[in-house]
Amino acid sequence: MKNLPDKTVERLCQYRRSLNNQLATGKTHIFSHEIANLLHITSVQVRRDIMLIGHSGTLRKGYDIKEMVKLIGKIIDTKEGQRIAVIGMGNIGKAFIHYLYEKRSKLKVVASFDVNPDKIDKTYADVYCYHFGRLKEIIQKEDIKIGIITTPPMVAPEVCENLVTAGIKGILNFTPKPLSVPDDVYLEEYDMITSLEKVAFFVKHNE
Amino acid sequence: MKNLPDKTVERLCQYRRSLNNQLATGKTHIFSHEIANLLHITSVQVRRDIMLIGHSGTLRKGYDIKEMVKLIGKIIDTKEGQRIAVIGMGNIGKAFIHYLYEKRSKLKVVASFDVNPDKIDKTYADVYCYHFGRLKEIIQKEDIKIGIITTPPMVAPEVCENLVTAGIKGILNFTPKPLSVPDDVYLEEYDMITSLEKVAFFVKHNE
DNA sequence: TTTTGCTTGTTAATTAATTCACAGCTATAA
DNA sequence: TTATAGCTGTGAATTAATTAACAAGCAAAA
Ligand SMILES: NC(=O)c1ccc[n+]([C@@H]2O[C@H](COP(=O)([O-])OP(=O)(O)OC[C@H]3O[C@@H](n4cnc5c(N)ncnc54)[C@H](O)[C@@H]3O)[C@@H](O)[C@H]2O)c1
Ligand SMILES: NC(=O)c1ccc[n+]([C@@H]2O[C@H](COP(=O)([O-])OP(=O)(O)OC[C@H]3O[C@@H](n4cnc5c(N)ncnc54)[C@H](O)[C@@H]3O)[C@@H](O)[C@H]2O)c1
Repeated sequence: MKNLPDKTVERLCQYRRSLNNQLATGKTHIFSHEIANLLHITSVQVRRDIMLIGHSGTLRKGYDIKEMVKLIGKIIDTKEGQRIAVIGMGNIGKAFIHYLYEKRSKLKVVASFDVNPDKIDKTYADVYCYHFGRLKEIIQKEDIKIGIITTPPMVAPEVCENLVTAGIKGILNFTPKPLSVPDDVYLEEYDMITSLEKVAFFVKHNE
Repeated sequence: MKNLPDKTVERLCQYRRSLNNQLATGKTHIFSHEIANLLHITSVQVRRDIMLIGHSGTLRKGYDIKEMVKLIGKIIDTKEGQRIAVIGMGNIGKAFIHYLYEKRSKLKVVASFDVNPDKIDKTYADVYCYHFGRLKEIIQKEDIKIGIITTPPMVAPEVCENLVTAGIKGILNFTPKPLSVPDDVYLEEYDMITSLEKVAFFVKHNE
């Protein structure tokens, strides 16, 4: 299960969310083409992904939604849940903490960091904000493995380096500054402005 | 130039940002492998993308940074700049407006919408917030072609439909709810939680 | 029971994206 | 002037991702 393609992992996360929505409506089974319609992809793609994770549906009944959610959880979540830190308690940092707090997923933000005295030593959605200087200490004490960078772009490289030194194994970078990490750290760059520019490009060229 | 691959467009946006950073340091020319290092891709990829947009570098001197920025601008931006609306003035909506305001890019948010009386008729970073009921009227009056949805997920489909009816041609969706649009509307789904779950997956499987 | 129609699971084919490999040019050093 | 090394630009090859095509199975209708 280690070598699922990146793209498949991404879709599995989306399947799970959609499946949870479906569960809430009382459905118990779902066909591949229904999942496909929800996500605007093809049903073959869905079946292939499901094949890759070694799941089977029932012929003419489709897939058991609860089972699939459980299985995807087994693939993506860890048993104990993963512990996360947010660095930079600005707009996006706060938005994220509140969002995850409400969702009560397996992903738990357990610490946040900032340099602004107005933010430090306060609590946001049950998450305590420490001074950035205590990053390493807290990350190791709290056994945090994932960091979300939502600082101003300029300091992102420094923050990143500190995270790596502290033993973080996965980083989600919201700043537009591309970062560098060693091979054993997974880095995902998430650039909102590029997304918007992409939309702008396609709007321009469809005129 | 219409048929650039999606991925290339995405990278062009990133090249431009990195190139602008380089300009700020006083550099005038840059090699393909330097750009590649900045973005953690290969130099062939960079050269191929540049080839696709019909640009040429100078041998042993690299690419003229200013020229490339200008050319990418020509491809991605429109002359007059594109006019954007944000729907849902919560955390993310506000963050976005402030960000674009500071950047002074060609992408201009010219209106925002909400249903909460506390938000309506106020101005955020020079952007006026209208009641959602006036969506169509304002979008047409202001000639807005791009919409950013940052409402709660539940209302996203309704918001989307309204945007399409009002004549929007590109939508950037920040809610985790997958949307449907006609063929002539470009839709980009931007799902932060999926990104985080992906990081979590790879951290789990690298242990 | 037999047929029909629908849906899964999978191999094969196709298409898209990336990388290899190298020819060609040019500034610099010998 | 004549190597030499460094970089660009690109066709060909490779790899990754998606789609087509269809066998196999089952439920419901006839
Ligand atoms: N906050 C995060 O980190 C995060 C992460 C992932 C996804 N999201 C998603 O992004 C979206 C926005 O997040 P947020 O934190 O900014 O939410 P938020 O609750 O702060 O803001 C939502 C805003 O939308 C407004 N609104 C509600 N109904 C509306 C309607 N019909 N028309 C116009 N406006 C309406 C609300 O009044 C509010 O101001 C949500 O869908 C959320 O699920 C957020
Ligand atoms: N707001 C957007 O819509 C948007 C869009 C695209 C990208 N981004 C990027 O996302 C990032 C966050 O955006 P935002 O709007 O939340 O910014 P923000 O300015 O609201 O928040 C940044 C926070 O980081 C803190 N900080 C500064 N230096 C720090 C350090 N060394 N260690 C820890 N914390 C530090 C600041 O005190 C502040 O609280 C920025 O890099 C921004 O460029 C934002």
